[in-house]
Amino acid sequence: MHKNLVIVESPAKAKTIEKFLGDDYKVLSSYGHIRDLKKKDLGIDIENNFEPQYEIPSDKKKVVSELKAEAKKAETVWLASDEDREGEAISWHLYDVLGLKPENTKRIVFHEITKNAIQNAIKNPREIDINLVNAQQARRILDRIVGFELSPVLWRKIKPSLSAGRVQSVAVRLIVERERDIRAFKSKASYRIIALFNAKDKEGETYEIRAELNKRFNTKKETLTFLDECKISTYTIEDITTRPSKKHPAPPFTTSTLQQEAARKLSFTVAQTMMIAQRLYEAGHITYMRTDSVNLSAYAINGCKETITKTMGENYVKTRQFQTHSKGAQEAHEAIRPTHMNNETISGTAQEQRLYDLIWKRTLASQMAEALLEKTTATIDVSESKEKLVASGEVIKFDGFLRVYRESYDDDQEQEDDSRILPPLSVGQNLERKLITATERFTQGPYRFTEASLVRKLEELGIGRPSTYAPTISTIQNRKYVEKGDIEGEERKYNVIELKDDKISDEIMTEIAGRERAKLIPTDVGMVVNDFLIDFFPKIMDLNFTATVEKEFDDIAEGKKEWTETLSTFYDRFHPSVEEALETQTEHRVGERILGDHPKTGKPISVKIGRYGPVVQMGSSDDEEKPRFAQMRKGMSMETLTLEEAIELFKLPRSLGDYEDKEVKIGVGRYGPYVHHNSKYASLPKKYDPLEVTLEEAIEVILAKREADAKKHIKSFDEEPDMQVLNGRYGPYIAYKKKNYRIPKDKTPEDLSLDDCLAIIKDQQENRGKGRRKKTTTTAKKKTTTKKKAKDTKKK
DNA sequence: CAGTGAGCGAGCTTCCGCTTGACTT
Repeated sequence: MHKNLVIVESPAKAKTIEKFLGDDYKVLSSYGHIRDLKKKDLGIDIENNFEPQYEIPSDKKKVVSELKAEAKKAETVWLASDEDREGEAISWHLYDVLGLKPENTKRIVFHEITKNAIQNAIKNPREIDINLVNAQQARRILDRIVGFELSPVLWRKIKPSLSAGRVQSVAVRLIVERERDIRAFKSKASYRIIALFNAKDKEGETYEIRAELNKRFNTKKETLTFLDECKISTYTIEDITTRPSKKHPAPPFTTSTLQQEAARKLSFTVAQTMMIAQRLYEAGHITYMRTDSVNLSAYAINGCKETITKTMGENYVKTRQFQTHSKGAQEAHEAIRPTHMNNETISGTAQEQRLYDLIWKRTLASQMAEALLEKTTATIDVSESKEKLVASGEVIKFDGFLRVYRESYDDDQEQEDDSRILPPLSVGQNLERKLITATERFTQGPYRFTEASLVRKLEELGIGRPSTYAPTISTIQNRKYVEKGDIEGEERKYNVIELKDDKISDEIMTEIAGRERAKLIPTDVGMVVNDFLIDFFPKIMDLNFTATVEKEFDDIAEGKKEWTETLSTFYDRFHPSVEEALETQTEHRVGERILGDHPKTGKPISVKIGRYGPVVQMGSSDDEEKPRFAQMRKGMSMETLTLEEAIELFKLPRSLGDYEDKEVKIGVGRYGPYVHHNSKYASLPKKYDPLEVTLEEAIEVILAKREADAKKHIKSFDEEPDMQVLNGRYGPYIAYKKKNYRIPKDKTPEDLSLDDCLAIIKDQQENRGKGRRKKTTTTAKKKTTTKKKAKDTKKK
């Protein structure tokens, strides 16, 4: 029998550790927390000094009973959860729930999963740090109070099922405020001057040189004056300066930086990155993927050193330990790195391989020498102007870590000029003017957040933890506070003026400005909820709220403060604001905007958040005539909706008159404009304007739909009315009990018997799960690999 | 993927951080 039971948090970790410890030790996993506040109700007895009411969640009952049984059999139980606030609490809950005894329970911690580290930990056990546990309890209870008191206020005041919390509400705030900054941004135009010259070197070889004016002109007049001067100028190299510079490698990955780089380099969502990383971790390829530390173990650094020396030579090695700067970091784990650096590649899916490759290269690069660069700047005199042109170039003298890894930035296009190489030039050399272009450019407003850049911001503010970044982003999207989408951008005209030979040409060009992909955009509900929360709960919504309470939790952990005391102080200030928010009666609903009166009927028109989201209302509920409601169209927003737009919305649905004694109506629904007749709907083709379409045209649409419906029906069976063979947009299919099944290619739909259909259905039901999943991953693979190739070549 | 376009009611919704599967798309 095992003398010792070791409990860790993760089963993958348990497996590895068991190998190091030998037969006397059994290692099991708690799968994270085993106990939490009651699921229903508040789960805290506030009257009784914030006494938490814990329970074991149903999905943890099995783990707990197994752990209990094994603990009973063991002589010594080793609690080896992570050395941070949550880990300490897990140990404490285990101690309590499993009914452990102080004399045969030991608390141990280790930061790296190596035989040495673990044997060392076993030699140096300690006791559970109750202060740290209390800090966790305070954190947990505060979050529950905030979430479970704020959310019901939103249900009452705005809309059911909404939620608010310390982390998610601030995340939404960041997105809402960014959106408003963008809407308020006014871009300024200026002229950017680029000049192309021919220069000859000593051998008489001709090179092209690209130079830029060291300032921009704010007006067209100034620009034209300059170009006129250029026309009659000679160009001489006035000065050349060369200055060396260094580039340093980025630290190894944490959860947040991995999510950012995987988004930029591999186009993964944060959830995808975490899923793939989890698989790599479980397969033993990488260390733990939820970490805030940039620390590498001596083993890892040594592994890097060996690999670099072997493949590139010793001059590429420069080992270093990075410092973790991020706010609130707890550093229970190492950075995310390959378990063994000598595995340059691994087996697995294409996505797994690509993420591994990224981690391997980043880790290796972090222990490599700086890149040495030389930046050359040549100043060009323009004889008839006081302005100077500047040509700059950068040469890599020693590539160092750049040989392996280059970090990406969100605004890559800004860096275009850097890697240009200047030909050999000398002071006093004359240059031959080829082309000077003045392009009207516009200042760029702030960018919307991507999932990854939001994670970066949250981490910067110390809000959320590695294990919650991805779930938080899902939550705010599930609540419909935020949507991920593309911004189409707008056409913009800009002026291009060229000086070639002795002619100045002037041209107006168009471009698409402000196009953005996969960005987080706040919804109307998100904005209304955000404004409401800021109004009534400014402290909770303060970007520094988390950082402030974290300090309190630190004090508790250090034994400087009583945890219930901290909670009590917080609650005494927080709870009255909840009461106040509930009691405040407003004339209008939260977020409601009164747009004005309808010019003909005089009825008031307003927009507000209704039971099912934003809704436009005409007329008031205490009026004799019932108010009418309308949904906003795609692209409209509550904040910017005008009275005119709202009036348009009420022009539909409109009646066109009767056909076959039934009314024909035109409306706009979730899927666009439709014709409604005899309780049937038909989509209105794009060529018709719903406000202009005539009865005759609508009848055509109805008849076309009837014909399609007639063709749709291929076969049905008297003995089984649920079974139908139908013709759909994508060819014939079988419809059975609300589900659809495709017909194998070798079968003729018209000849199918009921038994044939049942057989097809049975076959597809069996294959469904596996078959489909496989199919989606393979297509995803193809897509991502081609993209990767494109990016890689670009980099070289 | 396979066809949509509504809303009475009664009762429910909700937090953050630890961890994985077991479920469908």
